[in-house]
Amino acid sequence: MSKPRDRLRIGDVARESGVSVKALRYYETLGLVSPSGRTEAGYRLYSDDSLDRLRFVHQAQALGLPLRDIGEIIRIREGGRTPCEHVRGLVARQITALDAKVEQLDDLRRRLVALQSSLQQSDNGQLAAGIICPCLQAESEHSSVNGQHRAEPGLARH
Amino acid sequence: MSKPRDRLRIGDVARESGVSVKALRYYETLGLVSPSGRTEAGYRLYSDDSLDRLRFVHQAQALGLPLRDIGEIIRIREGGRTPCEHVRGLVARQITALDAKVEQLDDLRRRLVALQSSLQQSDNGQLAAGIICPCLQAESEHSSVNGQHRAEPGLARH
DNA sequence: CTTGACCCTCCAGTCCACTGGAGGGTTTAC
DNA sequence: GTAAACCCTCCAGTGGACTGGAGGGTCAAG
Repeated sequence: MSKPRDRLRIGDVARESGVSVKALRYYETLGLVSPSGRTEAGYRLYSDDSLDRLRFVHQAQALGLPLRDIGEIIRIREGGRTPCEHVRGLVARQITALDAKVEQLDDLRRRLVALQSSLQQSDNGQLAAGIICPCLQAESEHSSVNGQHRAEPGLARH
Repeated sequence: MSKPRDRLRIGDVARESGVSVKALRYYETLGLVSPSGRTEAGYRLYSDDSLDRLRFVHQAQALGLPLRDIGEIIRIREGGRTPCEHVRGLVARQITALDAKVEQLDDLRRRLVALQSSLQQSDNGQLAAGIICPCLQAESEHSSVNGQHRAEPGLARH
């Protein structure tokens, strides 16, 4: 086995994990990774465990889990239980959420493409007062763009 | 034609457009919709044009355009030009961005589904020290979840 | 003449995952 | 002994589209 180094400083951990020093301190406030101790001067000291932990955080993050949820998993584990059950739930919900998002995006894409092809023809037409863009607004009166899209306009919300 | 009402108050506009009073004032700061005047007491007064304008904003928003871009379109139009050319560019870029996002989400989904099916079997296994979740971490050693996903963990960023 | 609905401005907070900077102290290499 | 590199805490800001609330003024009905 590789000799387990102890007493790593925050900069070492940052370099090795690819997580910034700032982010490491931020993670600490969220209870994701804590230093195993401090020097007399107050410098954080980490062990290799922290690197494992960060790897875990990164994996979970790559699955789209928010830090909040990752923290939850860690807290469960630290309570001595296996978080697998919890993780199953999170993953299932994540997939559902993803499906909804993809559907919305596809929908949006379809409308945009329709709009795009209509933009080819409908050129700078009538500049009637109250009309902002003839192209965009010609659409709304008969076809694709209009309708029940009240919810989730930009989709990137919350 | 329907009699064009004038002197609508912000609450009326809110009710009719479905946009909150707060949001209306916010839109005003962005230069999207301005009242046509004010009462002596300082109350905003809107005309039906504002409702048309809000409808436009909403349509554009439903296409996923940020308020910033919508404002840009409006400003072009108010400069007396047709914003169609500009809109074509925005729409094209929007579609490209959408494609990238959908691809990312699909990718994520694939990994989650793979994880999910493996979660069925791998049950609360070994509780070795340093392991947070056997399920999530068993993955990383041989297959799907690991690797180059540094960029765009949550994908909902910026 | 009071109650309540409405309006005003201005400041702050929300979510998320950070980053930037000020204003210090510490450690290491030369 | 000093300069550079490193560390600390704390506060503020980012983007996007708002929302909430304080602390006021105004208007119509009863």
